[in-house]
Amino acid sequence: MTASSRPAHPRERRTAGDRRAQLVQIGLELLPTTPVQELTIDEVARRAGISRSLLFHYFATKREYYTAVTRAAADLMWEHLVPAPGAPPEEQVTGMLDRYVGWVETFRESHLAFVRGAAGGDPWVTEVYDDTRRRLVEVALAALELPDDALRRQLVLAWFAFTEDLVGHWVHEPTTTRPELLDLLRDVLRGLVGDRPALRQAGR
Amino acid sequence: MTASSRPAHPRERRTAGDRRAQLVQIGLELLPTTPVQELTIDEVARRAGISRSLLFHYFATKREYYTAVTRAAADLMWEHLVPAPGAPPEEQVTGMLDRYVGWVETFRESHLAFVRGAAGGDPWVTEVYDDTRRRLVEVALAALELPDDALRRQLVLAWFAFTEDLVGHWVHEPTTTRPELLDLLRDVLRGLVGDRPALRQAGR
DNA sequence: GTAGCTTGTTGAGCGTTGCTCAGCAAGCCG
DNA sequence: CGGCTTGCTGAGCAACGCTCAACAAGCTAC
Repeated sequence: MTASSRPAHPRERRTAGDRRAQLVQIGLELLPTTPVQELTIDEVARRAGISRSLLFHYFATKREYYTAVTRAAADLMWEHLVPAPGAPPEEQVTGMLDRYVGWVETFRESHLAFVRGAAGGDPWVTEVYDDTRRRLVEVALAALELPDDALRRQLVLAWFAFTEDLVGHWVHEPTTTRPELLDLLRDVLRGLVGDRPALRQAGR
Repeated sequence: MTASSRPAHPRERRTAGDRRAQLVQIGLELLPTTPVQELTIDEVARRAGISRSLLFHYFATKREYYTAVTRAAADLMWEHLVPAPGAPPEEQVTGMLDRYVGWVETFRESHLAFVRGAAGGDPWVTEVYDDTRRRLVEVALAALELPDDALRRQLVLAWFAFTEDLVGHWVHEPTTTRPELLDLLRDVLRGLVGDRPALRQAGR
């Protein structure tokens, strides 16, 4: 055991919780530049200053790791969007919409990358994001004081896909003012779940 | 060169065109069960009865291969959807919509897998599908006899995202009749690009 | 202090997969 | 027959996900 046999970087020992949090945090930082599933264990371990093996000690498989990262990203967005429970219903929806556009404006590519990655092949990642969307739709329907039957849920989910796509394009090429965009989104939602004849017919 | 040294399967020699087509075809057959990017060279080569090396002779990289497969899938859908040029404008749009829903009904999971894979991380795959969507929007705007300014293109693209999401859910849980679904989709499109105040304001 | 336990941590190594390269072999022309 | 093109292969490398046996840092018990 000579001095030269010791590792150059003295190993930093952390509690399990700290280490896990650090690894997830590194994943979050890498998200904007790399699709979740393409994160390499090597890269993450290198950034954390640990060996590959240790990462597998905390996350049994690579999938388990990047699912955790995805969940963390989804939770960040959720906490940013979800309205204060006390606010008036009208304001809850417009507030969520406003904050959503703000979120996309702030993160731009990284948000798009996140949504894309979430939509991509992997079912585990997809599920995490779908779950977040479902919860957002629930909140929206509750705020609108509408019953959430199957049809309305489908419509609001589809409206959310519409919103994601439109806002995603809008931040790169603003074809209208921000308030007009918000009005348009809200109007479309209103038209869909509010006073649409097809909906009343189908509410059998 | 004894007889035993010769390959068990006498190698089948094809023209470059044939071989390429065969490999793409195998990719198409695997698409429903596997996200494009997760196709393995081994698997494809095995099914084609050739060596891995040969696949790299036709497609320099794996990405080049699955991009070709994606392009082929997108072309199939495009050819199924694109309306006859002679048809009356109104019918062109409703026909496309009808055929789109039919397409999703027919392929269900495999179509969803395709869209998902296309939306997923890989920019090359994304681009192929985005390109198809853009062309569909162009055709739709032309059929509606509307100018295709930037705003309208964004709106129709977003409407297409709406449609994909709604139809995707609808085939799994039909919350309304097929004609009602078609009417709803067409009405939403009309409402978006036709007589919307926000649009007239923004048509500066 | 030291024996022993827990647990954070590592290095060596295995299997798969994307990719390279030198060269074989089948047809064709001179 | 020699030489050319070109479809095709096998050996092998590097990267990556993942396993496993073992080390070592800190704690408690005596």
